[in-house]
Amino acid sequence: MTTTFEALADPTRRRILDLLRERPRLVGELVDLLEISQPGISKHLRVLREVGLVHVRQDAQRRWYELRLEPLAEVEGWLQPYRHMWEERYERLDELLDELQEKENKHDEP
Amino acid sequence: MTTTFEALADPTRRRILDLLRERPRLVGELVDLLEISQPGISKHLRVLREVGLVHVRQDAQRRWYELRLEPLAEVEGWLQPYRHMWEERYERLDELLDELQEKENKHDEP
DNA sequence: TCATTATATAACTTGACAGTTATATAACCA
DNA sequence: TGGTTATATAACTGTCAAGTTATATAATGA
Repeated sequence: MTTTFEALADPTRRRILDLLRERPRLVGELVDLLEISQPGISKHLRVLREVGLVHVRQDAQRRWYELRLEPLAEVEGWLQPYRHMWEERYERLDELLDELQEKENKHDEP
Repeated sequence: MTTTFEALADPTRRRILDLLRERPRLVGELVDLLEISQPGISKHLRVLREVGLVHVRQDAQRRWYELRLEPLAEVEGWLQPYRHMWEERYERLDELLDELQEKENKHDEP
C-alpha cells in the first residue's frame, strides 16, 4: 500500500476522510460512527497517515486525526487530462473559463 | 472489484487508461507496451470494462478498446468537496470563477 | 500507586487479486 | 479445409489486505 489511489480505493477509508472533512476526530469517534473494531479503524488510519492524508495531534491519551489535502494533488494531477477531454467534448467549459479569466485580468490591469 | 476507485487503484490499469487517452488500442498493442502477459492485460481490460471505463469495438479477430470517461464522474463527485476546501484555503479560486461566470452571464443577457 | 481510558500493535484468518501458463474460441486467409 | 492470428477464459499460485481477537503502551485520575 503506497499510493494515494490505493488508499482511496477502500470505501471505509473514504468514509473516514469524509468524516474528517467536517472536523478533526478522535479514533473513538470514528469507531462509533463506522461499524468496525477499534484496531480496524487504527489500521485504516495508519494507511492514511502513511500516504499523508491525515495528520495526528496528540492530546493526553487521545489522538486527534485531521484531514490533509495535499496528497489529493496526485489524484488531481492524474485526472487532469481526463477532465480536459471531458470538458473539451461536452462543453468546452475549460476554454470558457480561461477566456473569462483573461478578460477579467485585462479588466483589472491599469 | 466493483467501484471506479478500485479500478483506478491498480497502476497498470491507470497506464492502460493513459494509453487509451491517445487513441483506441488493440489488446496486442497494450501487451507490447506494458510488460505483462496477454492474459494479464485481458484481465485488466475486463475490470475496466466492468466499471465502464473502456468500451470494446470488434473488428474481425481484433478488439479495439477505447476510453470512456463517464465513470470518472464518480471520482470527480467524491473529490468535489475536497477540491472546494483546497480552493477555499489557498486561493478562493472557486469563488473567483463563480463571480466571473456570473458577470459574463449578465453580460450576455439582453 | 493502581485501575481506567484511549490507542496502537501483534498474530492470525480469510478472501481477493495480480500475475502466471495452458487452453478455448473464433475469425481470417492460403 | 486447416493453419494462423487475436483475444478470452480456466486453473493455479503467491502475495497482500481487511477484518478479527488479544495484548502492549501510555497517559490520566482517584
